[in-house]
Amino acid sequence: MVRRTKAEALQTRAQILDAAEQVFHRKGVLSASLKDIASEAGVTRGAIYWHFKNKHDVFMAMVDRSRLPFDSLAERAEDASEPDPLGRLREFMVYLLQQAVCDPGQRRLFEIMFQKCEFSGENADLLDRQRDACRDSAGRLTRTFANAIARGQLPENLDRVKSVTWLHSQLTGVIMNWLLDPEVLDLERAATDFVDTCLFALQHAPSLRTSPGL
Amino acid sequence: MVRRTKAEALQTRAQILDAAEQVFHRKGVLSASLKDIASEAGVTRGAIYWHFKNKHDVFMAMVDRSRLPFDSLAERAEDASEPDPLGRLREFMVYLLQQAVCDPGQRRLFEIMFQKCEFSGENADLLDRQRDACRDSAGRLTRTFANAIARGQLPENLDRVKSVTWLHSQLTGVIMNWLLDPEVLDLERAATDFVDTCLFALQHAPSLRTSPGL
DNA sequence: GTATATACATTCAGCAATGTATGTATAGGC
DNA sequence: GCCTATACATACATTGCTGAATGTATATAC
Repeated sequence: MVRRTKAEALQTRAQILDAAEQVFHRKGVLSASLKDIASEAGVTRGAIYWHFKNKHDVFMAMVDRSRLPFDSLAERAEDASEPDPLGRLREFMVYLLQQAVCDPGQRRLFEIMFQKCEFSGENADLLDRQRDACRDSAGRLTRTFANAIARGQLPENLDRVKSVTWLHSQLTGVIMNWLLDPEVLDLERAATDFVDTCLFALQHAPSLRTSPGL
Repeated sequence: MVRRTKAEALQTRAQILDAAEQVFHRKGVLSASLKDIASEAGVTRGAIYWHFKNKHDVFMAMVDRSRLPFDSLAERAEDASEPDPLGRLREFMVYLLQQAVCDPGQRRLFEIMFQKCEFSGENADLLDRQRDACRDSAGRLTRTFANAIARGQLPENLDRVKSVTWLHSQLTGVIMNWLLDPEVLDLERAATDFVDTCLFALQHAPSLRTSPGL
């Protein structure tokens, strides 16, 4: 009920973020009140206002906390010395999809961002950050593609912008669609087939080449 | 300021829905207040409460109003007597994507549903309806696929569930991704290539077949 | 050992939105 | 020409949340 040590304070902060994740997921970001989060975390609103500026600040902290373990895998794929960039890319995409299914925290995060969040008002800047993150990963994909082309794993005249956008859309689409209706398909099993279908199209579809006349 | 004729009342109702669409798009569904909508429509909250039960009722009416003109195109594609079901499907998909780009009202609708709406509390049933609509179109796609297979436009051993899900995911993913960052790609031009890439994969990718060993 | 900053809990004022109740003038049936 | 339901506008009471102010007990620096 009173002054805690620094370690305990950090734990309180983490508790608040955990509680926020639960409440945001249950009631939606805007519908959730700080009172909800406080009681879920077993503290009072005072504690939240001590650690954070307001609800938006809590939300941002929650989003920032989830810096995904994807980075390492993605980085290996875009390493120019990697002999099998397409293989790494495949690994990464399959891992991402399966993580969305198997890791409840990851899935909750996706559901919050896709279904429980209004990108307006204060949250509008979150859309900008999403866009930035999207461009980041698009950049990574572009570099990975360049390596794959250099190693003969993808055709020379692949239209980079079109292909990257297409692949990226596919990933987000699959996740979003599965979140909407998880019952119709066992995504964990289908993940590899989905990814392979995409890679197949990248390798062979004429509609993703530049100057399709060639 | 006073009693209107029935026709005028209907127009008032339409004005309210138009205003709601604008305000929802600008501020988000939950952040928008009935006061906002009323002043945008040039009426008072009293008028809104006359025509609708509450904000959720307004939102639902707005969603229902947008029964898309897609149906006719989609229906032709699933007609068993259609000699070129894949062609009709292609037409439909391209039309859908280009409509998202060119028709501002359609685009606004997509942006509201994808970015400006929290599916929680009262809106939770909207998620169910989305899921139903999703299964509807999946059913349509399945029938269209069956016709295409019967006409030799798609391989016999195509895995229906997997393919339908994959194609559907692709569509929503492309729209969602483009809405997030419209600048990176001219979707109106790229639409046909995207669709053709999908159809190519359906026709040739081994990872979408059943018993891939065959 | 004391002082002060820390880590919260508690209390309070204020607003903004909602829903309802009431007012009111006309359209349309008779 | 009257009456009543209609199509709103206006006024009001209630509610729930926020943010800040204040209270308080301890960890920790010195």
